[in-house]
Amino acid sequence: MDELVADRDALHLERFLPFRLTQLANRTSDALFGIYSRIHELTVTEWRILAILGRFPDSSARRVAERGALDKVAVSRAVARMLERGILTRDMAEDDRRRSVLNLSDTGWEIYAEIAPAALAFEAELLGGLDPSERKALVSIIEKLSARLDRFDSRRSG
Amino acid sequence: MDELVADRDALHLERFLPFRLTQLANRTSDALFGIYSRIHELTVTEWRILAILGRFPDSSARRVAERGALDKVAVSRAVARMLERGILTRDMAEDDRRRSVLNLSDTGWEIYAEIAPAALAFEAELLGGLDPSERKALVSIIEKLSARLDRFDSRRSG
DNA sequence: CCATTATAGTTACAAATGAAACTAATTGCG
DNA sequence: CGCAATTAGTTTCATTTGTAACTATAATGG
Repeated sequence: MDELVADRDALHLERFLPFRLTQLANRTSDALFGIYSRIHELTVTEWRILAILGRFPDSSARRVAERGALDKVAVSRAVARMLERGILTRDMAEDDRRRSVLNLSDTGWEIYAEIAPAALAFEAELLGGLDPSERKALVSIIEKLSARLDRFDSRRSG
Repeated sequence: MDELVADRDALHLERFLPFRLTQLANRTSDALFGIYSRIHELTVTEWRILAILGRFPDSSARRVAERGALDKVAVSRAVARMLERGILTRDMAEDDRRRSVLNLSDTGWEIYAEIAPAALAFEAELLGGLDPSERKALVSIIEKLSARLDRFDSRRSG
């Protein structure tokens, strides 16, 4: 072992929360990506768009971007690919002809029907190692950390 | 509100653990990045290399990549930039002339001395919203989820 | 030993990404 | 109304990133 000190206050990347969170999130995303990319060749952005439109039909691209924490350019490009592949349909809103009205096509719904349960099963499997109190704690902790980040961000910008 | 159902078993991206983890990790990373990029113009990769070499001097590029969960190409490129900027020094190992021996230069140590405490302060601030039992739970939960992912990965590849 | 194979790190090329400029439609206000 | 400012979405171009090929050195084993 070439670890030099056991000082709890030193910067130890392995134990450093931002690093651990990034690692955990990346590994989780990769595992999930393995599930939905294998069969249907979706990117992460495409998967999110699918998930959002499965739950919120008639969303505009902007709304999809907001809900999926996606960049509008990324959404634009992914939507274009998905339209080509026949996964989505697009109309323009009657009351505002700039705004798109996106929906899953029949093919899109088929893919959704296959992938959504697989994604939920993966989540359940991941959570399978936690007991109910830990699951509650996890959600609560995530929310508290997010709230801290809200404060942090608004201090920076406001 | 255009949420259609309140069905707990439906795929709801906002509540879906992989999505939440990614969001939390991204926001945390961005906030941290704001701290160390503002003054010293470091990328995420460069910051990790700095942190690793601050704790483990004389590491090879390979070792840095392993410890930082970084791609070896990314490390190669970041090290090149950091050498140019005079943040790092590089020697070749006596016993294996392929292997590099990386260290922080005096300038590198100065940057480290400034950034490491700021990073730890940020972590402390983030954790400031959690009580001690929640902090313990968080670490424990992260480790349990990681262990689940180990199982998942080995099932896929093995 | 010599020939194969493996490892450390770099380079080259293609694909993905991001920022800014752009088009088209809508809103707000004098 | 009519003109500036805003918004939705797309496109362009430069940068970043990822994969694969490459160079140089070291380890293996016949």
